[in-house]
Amino acid sequence: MARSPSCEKINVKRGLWTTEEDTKKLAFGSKHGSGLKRCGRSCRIRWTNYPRPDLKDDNFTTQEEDLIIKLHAAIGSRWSIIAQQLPGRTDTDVKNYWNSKLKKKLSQLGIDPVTHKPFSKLIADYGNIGGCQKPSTRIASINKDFKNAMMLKSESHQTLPEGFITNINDQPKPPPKMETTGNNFLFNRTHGDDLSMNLDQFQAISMKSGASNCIDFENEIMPVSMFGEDCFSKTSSPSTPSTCSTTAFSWNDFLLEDAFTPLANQEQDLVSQIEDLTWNKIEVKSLQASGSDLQFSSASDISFMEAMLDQENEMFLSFPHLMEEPSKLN
DNA sequence: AAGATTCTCAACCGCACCAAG
DNA sequence: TCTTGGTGCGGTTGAGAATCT
Repeated sequence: MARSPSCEKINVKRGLWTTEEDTKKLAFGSKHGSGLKRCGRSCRIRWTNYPRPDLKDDNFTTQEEDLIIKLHAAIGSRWSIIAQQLPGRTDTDVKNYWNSKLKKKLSQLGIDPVTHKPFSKLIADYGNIGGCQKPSTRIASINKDFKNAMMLKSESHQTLPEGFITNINDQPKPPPKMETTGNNFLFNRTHGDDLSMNLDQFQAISMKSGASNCIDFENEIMPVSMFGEDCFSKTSSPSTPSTCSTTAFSWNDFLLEDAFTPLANQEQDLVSQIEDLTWNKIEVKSLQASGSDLQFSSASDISFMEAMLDQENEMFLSFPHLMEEPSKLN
């Protein structure tokens, strides 16, 4: 795939734009970047963002914070889409604010900013996925954040939330009624307080973002279309669609009870590579299963064993030396 | 006061996608 | 169908400012 020419490494200036530079840019336009010691892309980005009198210059409000968190929980780090829901904010603004403030804020509350779940729940979940664990770095990271959160808790005497929190400015909330993970569309619902958007908005954003149009209902992933409008209204009490339990793909079906057994270092490295392949393949399968054009029936329709066999074949193609005797690996 | 650390902003990188030739 | 150039986007990184010790 063709790539745009990289920025000039020589004489490219970083740092804030000066009034003089902006004047030059405005005078010459993006076509005539010469005279400015700036990368071409830099000029373009600056050109598209300046002047923007509609852009806000003040701090993010608590309402904006809440919306960012909710949308991030729903569609992930699709900053441009999130920024569209926040008048006067650019995707860069939102991204920076998330990385510098909100991630820390959530971590301090004991919430994993990636999955929007409590660290304690994540650790418990990882412990249950015996053969399908992500590389240990992720677990270590969660453990570390969890410990930090506990330290902060003991220092400040704060109460860690019991369940998923969508509004970090609110008091701790009861356990979740809806939540999802990974690339599926996340949607959380707590008693009497959920995303401040209706079904149309929810679906519009999900389709626009490319996220699969699914909801995880207490670990049961299902299409949004299965839910009625009352599931999305702000004031309604939590509702449990009667069809939920009959047509769901559940990760619980794939959870193992075996404890993970540590291996020697070299074996562990190999296992890590295999696990990476395994995990990636399972994620692909999950995405395929949660695609909006794919009919859901039951977990049995998605053969986990088939997926495992497929990936095993792929793994041996990628790592032919695994077919050799174990002694040769040393 | 000065050095170290943290925070904030936005430029940059790399990738994917698309349209035109 | 392939190549090329342009654009959009998310993640990373660096520079300067602010704060801390």
